[in-house]
Amino acid sequence: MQETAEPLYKMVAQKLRSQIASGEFPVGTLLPTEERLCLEFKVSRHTVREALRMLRRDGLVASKRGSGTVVVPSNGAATDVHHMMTMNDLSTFSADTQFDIEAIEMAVSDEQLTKLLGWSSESWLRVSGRRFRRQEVLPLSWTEYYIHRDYASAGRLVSKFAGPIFNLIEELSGERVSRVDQTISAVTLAPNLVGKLEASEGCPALMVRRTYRTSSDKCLQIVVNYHPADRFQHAMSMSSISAA
Amino acid sequence: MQETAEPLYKMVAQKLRSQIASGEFPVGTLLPTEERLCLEFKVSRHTVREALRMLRRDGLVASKRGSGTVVVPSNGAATDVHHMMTMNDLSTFSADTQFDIEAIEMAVSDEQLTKLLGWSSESWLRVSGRRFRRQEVLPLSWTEYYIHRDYASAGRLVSKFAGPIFNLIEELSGERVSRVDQTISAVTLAPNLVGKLEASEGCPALMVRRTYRTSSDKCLQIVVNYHPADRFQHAMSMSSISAA
DNA sequence: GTTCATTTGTACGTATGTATA
DNA sequence: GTATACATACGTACAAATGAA
Repeated sequence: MQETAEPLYKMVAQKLRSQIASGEFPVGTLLPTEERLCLEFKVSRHTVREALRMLRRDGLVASKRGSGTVVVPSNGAATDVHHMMTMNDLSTFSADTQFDIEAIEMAVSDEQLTKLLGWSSESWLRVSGRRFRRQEVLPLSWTEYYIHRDYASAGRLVSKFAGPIFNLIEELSGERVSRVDQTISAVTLAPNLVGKLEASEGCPALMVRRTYRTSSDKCLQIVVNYHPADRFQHAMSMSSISAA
Repeated sequence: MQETAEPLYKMVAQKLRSQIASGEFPVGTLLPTEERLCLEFKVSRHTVREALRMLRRDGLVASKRGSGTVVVPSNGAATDVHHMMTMNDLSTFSADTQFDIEAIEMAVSDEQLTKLLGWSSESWLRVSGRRFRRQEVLPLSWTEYYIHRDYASAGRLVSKFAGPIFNLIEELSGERVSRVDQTISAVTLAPNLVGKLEASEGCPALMVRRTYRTSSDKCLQIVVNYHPADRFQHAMSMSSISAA
């Protein structure tokens, strides 16, 4: 059950990501060839290609046979792409990031809160803080968890738990989350978050709100994320599954 | 310029696809193991895995270390998870709204366009305009369709067609869209759009970009939407209908 | 226009790690 | 604990597209 090291190809991908972000590989230029990367990272070509595959999926680079792999201009310079298709992806996302708690408190249900949560309820345990992608300096988001009072005990364990909090709640309560509803909207980053996120004033941001419900429609948890625009982008795929 | 034979792994993927469709591998059952598939198709494991990777990306199967590769339900109940959104949802969106064309023109692939589309390609037919929710005054979005030159004829018919344009392209070309990739990011509304959308200056906006691909990965169309923050929000649900 | 070196794509083989049953 | 099955990772070779000589 121990934390094993990340796979090699992910480490290579992460290194390349940061090199691209830092401008070491400027937009429009070619990455080193695969063979060159093999030498630099001392890994096989298979591993390099697996890493490049990730970068391609995230829209950071584009490869072309015969010519090379070019660093693609990302719209809005979003360096982090959140691929979301299934609830499992929520877990992998949590696993890839780190949550630094800034406050844990009971939130009384005032007007503003009701408006935010779209949910008129007694009281919630609010766990708020910043989420970081591993080894990156700038926070990915300001995140507020609102945990239903019946499961507030889970909130106290958050810091000791890797993975999504709703899994923790499931384990403690025995209830299962059967539906997650998500809304995404654009907002101007609130002034009090500008500093915490090291963003610029008036910066646009993605607000992602998710509610977690049991099959009996009880709302266990609501999560609100504020992502500065240049650091995050939400991606998903839809397929029409006809084999014909 | 002749059509060369498709790569082995794509042929394997196609074969598996049709076997799944025909019910030879019913939903919920396990596919043969990778080793078994190697023997049956007489290819290396590398090739089998590449094929399975395609099927996974298309949402046809899900693999799990130690247990196997299961055929996932295309639509309804899932043993684990399922897609929260189907491509039909895109249609209902189009049906509920109205598109006022402002310009139709060929767009040469300059730097800015490449940046926007993340896709370096010859030339696209751009159909741009405003989208309104029925009987509402303020536009819902500024929308730009980029239609691959091979299907540019569809663009001329846009005004006469109700429903999503990719359906029109499908009808005219006979090709089927099998995958739609969507990214959502926050931006500041571009100055030249402020007026068109009757929005306020510096207004945050949701940028929603979708690419439409055939099963052979050809990109038919790219759509970019700019939604002023206060007029649009993206919503979706995920449900896990797992027994136990 | 042709040739040629470069670079990614495809495909093979093999071995070991790790989660699952 | 053992066997199974996918994940990761090493190696090699050739094909196909590109771009420059």
